[in-house]
Amino acid sequence: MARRYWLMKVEPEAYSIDEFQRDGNTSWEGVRNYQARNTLRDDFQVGDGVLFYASNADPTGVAGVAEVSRAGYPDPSAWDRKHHYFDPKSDPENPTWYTVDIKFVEKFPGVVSLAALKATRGLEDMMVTKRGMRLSVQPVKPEEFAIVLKLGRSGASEPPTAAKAKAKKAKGAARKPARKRK
DNA sequence: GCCAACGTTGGC
DNA sequence: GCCAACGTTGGC
Repeated sequence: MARRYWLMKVEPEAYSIDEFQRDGNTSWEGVRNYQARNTLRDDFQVGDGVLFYASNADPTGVAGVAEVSRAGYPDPSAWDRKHHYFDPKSDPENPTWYTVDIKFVEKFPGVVSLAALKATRGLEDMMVTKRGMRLSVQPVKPEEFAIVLKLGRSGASEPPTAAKAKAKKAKGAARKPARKRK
């Protein structure tokens, strides 16, 4: 199977690219959506490329690149009573939820913003650019991955503005993370 | 099996 | 913070 490509969303408040860079490798726990679960369980293969997408961010967009380091396996957080994503309905004999591990590859010099994705030729069909698209794990075409990679590395992207970052911080704490609560 | 109510996502 | 677009739940 040829290498495939994915986009994974996370709110920076829940898990930022900087934390990811420090960790080097992380378990992508907490996905509780069936469609995303199917993708994690059935389609992710070691070595697949991942666009690390920051949602509800400043700016929102692709912050860097990761690589799948472990294919789908049952998400242990579903059975951890104390965990934010504990799911009493998930049977250990027949796991409901799956996770994967990904390793850090690179952080772009600036975020490739959603606006930039929407404005770039060749990315018109990317799921993330569609209105109302909430799926947190999305397939990406190889050519789309290549374009985003080029954009990200070129630095033709947007650094956060201090003012917006400040405003974001003020209200940020109340928001529920998309995954990974400390 | 329908569908209204409810909860969540996520751009703006 | 707003609110539209989704997904899930549960009464019937």
